Amino acid sequence: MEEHLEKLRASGRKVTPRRKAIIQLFLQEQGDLSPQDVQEALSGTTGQFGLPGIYRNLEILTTCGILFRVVTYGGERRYALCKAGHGEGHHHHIVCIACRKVGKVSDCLYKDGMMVEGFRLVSHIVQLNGLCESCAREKNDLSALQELRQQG
Amino acid sequence: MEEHLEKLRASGRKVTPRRKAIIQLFLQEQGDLSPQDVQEALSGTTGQFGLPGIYRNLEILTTCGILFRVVTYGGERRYALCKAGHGEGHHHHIVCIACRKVGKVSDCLYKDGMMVEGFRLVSHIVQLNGLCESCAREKNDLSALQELRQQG
DNA sequence: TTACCAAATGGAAATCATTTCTGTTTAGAG
DNA sequence: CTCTAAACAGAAATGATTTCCATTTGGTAA
Ligand SMILES: [Mn+2]
Ligand SMILES: [Mn+2]
Ligand SMILES: [Zn+2]
Ligand SMILES: [Zn+2]
Repeated sequence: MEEHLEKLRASGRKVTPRRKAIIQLFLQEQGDLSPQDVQEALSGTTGQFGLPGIYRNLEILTTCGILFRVVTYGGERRYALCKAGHGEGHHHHIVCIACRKVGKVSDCLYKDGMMVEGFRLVSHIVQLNGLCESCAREKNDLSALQELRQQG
Repeated sequence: MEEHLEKLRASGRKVTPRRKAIIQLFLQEQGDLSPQDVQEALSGTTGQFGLPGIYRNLEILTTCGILFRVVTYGGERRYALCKAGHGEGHHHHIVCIACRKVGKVSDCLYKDGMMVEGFRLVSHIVQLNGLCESCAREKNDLSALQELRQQG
């Protein structure tokens, strides 16, 4: 937590109860959350919590590198914690489509500034979706079970 | 064009004047377009053209592999033509942030089904943004010019 | 400790992209 | 040519996100 607050201070932002509550929430959750998820999870905990403030803060925390915005084709807004263990280097993320757990992906072909197919790369988005170990195992167990049943 | 219409037929969709007009538009344009862009470009050309129909058709044409949806952090909706030359193989796209020209990116570390960081990959998004050759040159010329001016 | 002010806040309201609905038209098969 | 599912336009609903504004507050400096 302290480490994340430091990022806030480093970027000239105030440390407020709201922001601490949001970071705390993401530290508890293992996965990504929508602004609505955040509101529901926090309602009651620290009095009311307006959605506009949540949108604002999620974006600010992302700017500070505390959160990252998960990329989806539909553009649905979801954020997750860029964990302390992820370090400072360039990396991307993989999200489990079942339990929403987040993993760090270090391998990347791209570095902004390099040439790609005749273009000078300015920015790049890489977002992976998959099944984490435990969810993959669950899914396998389930399909094995169904197979057994079908055989009678 | 005929090649694109074939994709429509192959997926059991009807070939309508609207769809032809949309494909025609993307063939003329070199870049990506928002639903609004499409409506503006097509208004007048073929009578009225309702936005709901445009949303529907852009999505359908994407399903058929004629268009692809450009990925943005903000989730803004933009589509571009997956050119005939791009072939059938797995590929991604790079878009020029200045002129919106689209290039094909064949190199990709990922193949759905493979293991990545302990996750089984289910899907992946790769979207590059850059400057195409001509726009990069323009930008360089401009900055060179400004440099000269500053030196007096 | 206190005073101060830019930053942060909540809530109401506005915005605006997207979807839903409905009645009409049409592409394409038979 | 006839018929039907698919496609269509337009009006209206929806709902996520933003804007606005009056109030509060964190952090700095006296
Ligand atoms: Mn990270
Ligand atoms: Mn393509
Ligand atoms: Zn990268
Ligand atoms: Zn790929």
